[in-house]
Amino acid sequence: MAAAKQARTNPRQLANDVVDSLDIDDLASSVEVAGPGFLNIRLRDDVLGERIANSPLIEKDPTPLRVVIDYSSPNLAKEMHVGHLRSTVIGDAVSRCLELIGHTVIRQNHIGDWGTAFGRLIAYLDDLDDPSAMAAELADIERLYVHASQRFESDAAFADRARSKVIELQSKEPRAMSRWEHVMALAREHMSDIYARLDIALKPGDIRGESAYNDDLAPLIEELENHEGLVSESEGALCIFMPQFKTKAGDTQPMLIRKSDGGYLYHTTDLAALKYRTETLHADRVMYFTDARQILHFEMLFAAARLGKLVNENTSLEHHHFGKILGGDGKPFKTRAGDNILLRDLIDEAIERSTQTIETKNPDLDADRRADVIDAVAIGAVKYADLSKNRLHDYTFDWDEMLAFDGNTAPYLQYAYARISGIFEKGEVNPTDCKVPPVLNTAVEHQLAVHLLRFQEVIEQVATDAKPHYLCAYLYELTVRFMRFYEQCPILSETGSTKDGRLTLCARTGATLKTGLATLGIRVLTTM
RNA sequence: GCGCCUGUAGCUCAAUGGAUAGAGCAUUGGCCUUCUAAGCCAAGGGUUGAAGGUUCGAGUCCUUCCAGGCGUGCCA
Repeated sequence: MAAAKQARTNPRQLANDVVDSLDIDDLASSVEVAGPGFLNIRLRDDVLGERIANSPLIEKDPTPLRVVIDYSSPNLAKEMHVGHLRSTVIGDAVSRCLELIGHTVIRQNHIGDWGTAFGRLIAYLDDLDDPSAMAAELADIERLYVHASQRFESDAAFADRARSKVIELQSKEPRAMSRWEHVMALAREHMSDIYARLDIALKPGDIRGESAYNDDLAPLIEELENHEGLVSESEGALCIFMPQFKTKAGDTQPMLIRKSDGGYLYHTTDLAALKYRTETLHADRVMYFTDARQILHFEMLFAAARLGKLVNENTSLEHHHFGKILGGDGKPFKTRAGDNILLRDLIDEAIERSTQTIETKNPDLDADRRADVIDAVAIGAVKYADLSKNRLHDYTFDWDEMLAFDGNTAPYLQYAYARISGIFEKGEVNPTDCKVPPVLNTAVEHQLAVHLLRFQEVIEQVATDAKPHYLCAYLYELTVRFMRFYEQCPILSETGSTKDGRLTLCARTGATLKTGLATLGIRVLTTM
């Protein structure tokens, strides 16, 4: 119908012409025109069956790209909280998806490890004479942050010392740097622990924080100033004015790259990072996962980077933003006191709730498998709840919903996988040995087979649009179709090619579920 | 003020300009001597915030309005 629009002809007539000239008897058992001009092609069962048995799950992209993915990137002056969850989980899933189809993914954890907040932490530690008091503060970075912030608000002399610590850091004063290293080691340890618990693929080697670009900022400003008319001074600050960004009065809105006091801003650091990603990492595509409040920042960043020739013309610069996580009241998800919910507390609660559910639903579970099941269900539920929604919208965080075993949830998909595993265990069959094409003589088998073969296109769609919920919707629909098949079609009690073919369907479904969930960063279970 | 985003079933969410706007939860009613009932099947539930417009075709694109959120020069 899109073709008909281009050709300005009647879509139904064009569809009829296509059917008449089509010769695909070797693939399709019937082709017919429906509605305003749809082509309904029914694939031959023998063709479907052959592909289920023998085609690869995923074919790699013939033109692999170097993709830099900037995600998670927490500010480490304080502990990771629920505000970091979406970037971390969504960026991780998209990274795995791009790797799955053969792209070279370079993860960049652009952590906040520099700036005013660290001046406060260091000044606070300096004020503590007692080594044991200092050790106690360092054992809990969140507490250190809260204490330092409170002091900063209430004590003007302290605030001045905190500001001077920032200057000391910038000039690499050894004592301040040593304290900073100390705090960062602690913060990185905390971050790694959260990633491990959430099963996030980010590793220490992926960290390249704001501080990594410190020495690049002054030369970068010089480089930009060499572009005629790009950089100008206004009210003591260095700015880039771009006519497409207007203020209320119709003036051009500036992008500040150096403050009037000589300090740099996140615009500057991000420009330096883009230069690094182009020149050193040789990125074909740069993807950012941050919340929607930064839309304007990235529009300016990309426009300025192009004007300043910091990136290649054909480098794709993409800001993939997302909405907020809301509590049940429609307001941002916070504690009752109004504080950010820490990720370690969120994970603890997920484990607690998962434990309760598993104990009720399956009290007979083997003790040695129990902890593993509880963990996979808890973490899978939290991640899937986020990934299964269109990231552009806000979403409501609901424990009961995400941990339910029915509906579009991780536990439902994990349960399907456990059922499949049960078949192979009971039948004493190795799924990788299943090569007999299924016959597909029932409607549910045909529908399962058709859906199985769409995995590739869904993965490609996620890689293009950076929207993991397409994959979730696909896997959920796959599971629904499998469950129908499972209810209606006996497997192990059958014999011959019917049994073997149905085992092939189970094997392919299991492999698709396992790979699909792994792409989302979620584990499958052989027993639940 | 200006800019961006959002508004779909009682609730939580889908719908990539296409067919009768779909799922789950909740509600009601079925299905376990048979591979995990943590499951499956069925029923009811809609003026897609409002009004115009473009199109063979609009939840989707355009205009205006309503409601909410976010951003809008020295934080990130």
